[in-house]
Amino acid sequence: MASGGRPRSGTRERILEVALGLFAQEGFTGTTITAIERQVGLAAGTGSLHRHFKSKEELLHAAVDHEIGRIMATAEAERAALPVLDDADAEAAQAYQQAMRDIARFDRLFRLLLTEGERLPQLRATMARALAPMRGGSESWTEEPTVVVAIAALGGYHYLSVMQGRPFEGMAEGDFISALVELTRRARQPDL
Amino acid sequence: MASGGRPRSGTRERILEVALGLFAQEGFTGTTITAIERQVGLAAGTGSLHRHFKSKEELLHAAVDHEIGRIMATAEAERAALPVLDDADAEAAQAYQQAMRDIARFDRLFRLLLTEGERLPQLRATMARALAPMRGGSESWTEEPTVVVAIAALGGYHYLSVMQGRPFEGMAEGDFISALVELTRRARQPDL
DNA sequence: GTCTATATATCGATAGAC
DNA sequence: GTCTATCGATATATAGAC
Repeated sequence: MASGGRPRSGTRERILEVALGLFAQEGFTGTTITAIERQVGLAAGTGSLHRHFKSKEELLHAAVDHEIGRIMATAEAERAALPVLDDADAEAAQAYQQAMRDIARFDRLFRLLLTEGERLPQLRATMARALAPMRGGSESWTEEPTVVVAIAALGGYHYLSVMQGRPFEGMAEGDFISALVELTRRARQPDL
Repeated sequence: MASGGRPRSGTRERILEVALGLFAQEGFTGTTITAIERQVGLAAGTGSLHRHFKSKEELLHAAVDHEIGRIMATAEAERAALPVLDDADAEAAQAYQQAMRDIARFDRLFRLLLTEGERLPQLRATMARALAPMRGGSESWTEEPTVVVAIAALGGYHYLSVMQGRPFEGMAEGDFISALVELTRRARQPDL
């Protein structure tokens, strides 16, 4: 599905990467094709970009698809490389760290979703599907409400840190995860 | 500071309210003055709005200031009206609900911050100051890491719900708060 | 305080030379 | 595959009539 015989240049992928960054930061309307061309290295103000994408709208969807593919690939690879730990707390801390990385990876898409949600109706569902592996195997929250709360805490730490422009309440990520491990210990070991 | 003798009409305030809603939803650049005029009830496409604000940029800052004032006022009033409960769990649930309302109230400003952060350098600090009362009286997270985790969880529930377009993981807000109360019970009662 | 008309700038997109 | 030139649409903002 990737290369069906299109001439090589790399420009197309650079456009996709630059465009998503600008779309997430400045919004769709706030991003000018001129700015994308300039940052990619093409002559600014000319229609050079239109040789690769028919319209700005088509570029948006292509950039989103590209980002989703990039996220899924790296997340999957990272997850496969995780060691198996025998200590329960260490295992939980590792899982929380991995979930935090997953959430951070969705940052640009989440920003896009906030302002361009109507323009990207499928993005919501796709993101939910991609985030599913973060949960264990439970199908409903009623099985493990603690897992839901823990993921929410990690997401909140991330977004509130963005909001404050520094680690949330000055609490380093490692300290936050440690506190979360501590707080969920009993719920993770229902027998104690 | 409010009215220094400006002629009454109410139009100015309606503009501020409409503008902030559009800025948060469509972004600053994505919002046209024409759209604001139309939604306010002025003739669209004319410069009628410029009788109230010199420029779009000035309108943005005025709308943000107006929203902050509105949030602080309602939050303060709500907080003062809270009953004093003797049950510890009920007290915690009430505090969590109030914090959730505060977070939701900041939704529009948070969205603006994500896309227009550079344009609004003071907004970050102002929001942090306004959110301070959410915490109890503790000055550093080291005193009560559980409080920080709880607030993060509430924030995460809110933003992840926005992201999924429905209650996060299908878990109703009441159920989420109950789970959080349950999870933080021991930490809130260090003596047990 | 609102509307008409308009100035000025910029954006998205197309056609064609190289 | 990139650049030049340009069209058409739209945006912010101003000046003046009512």
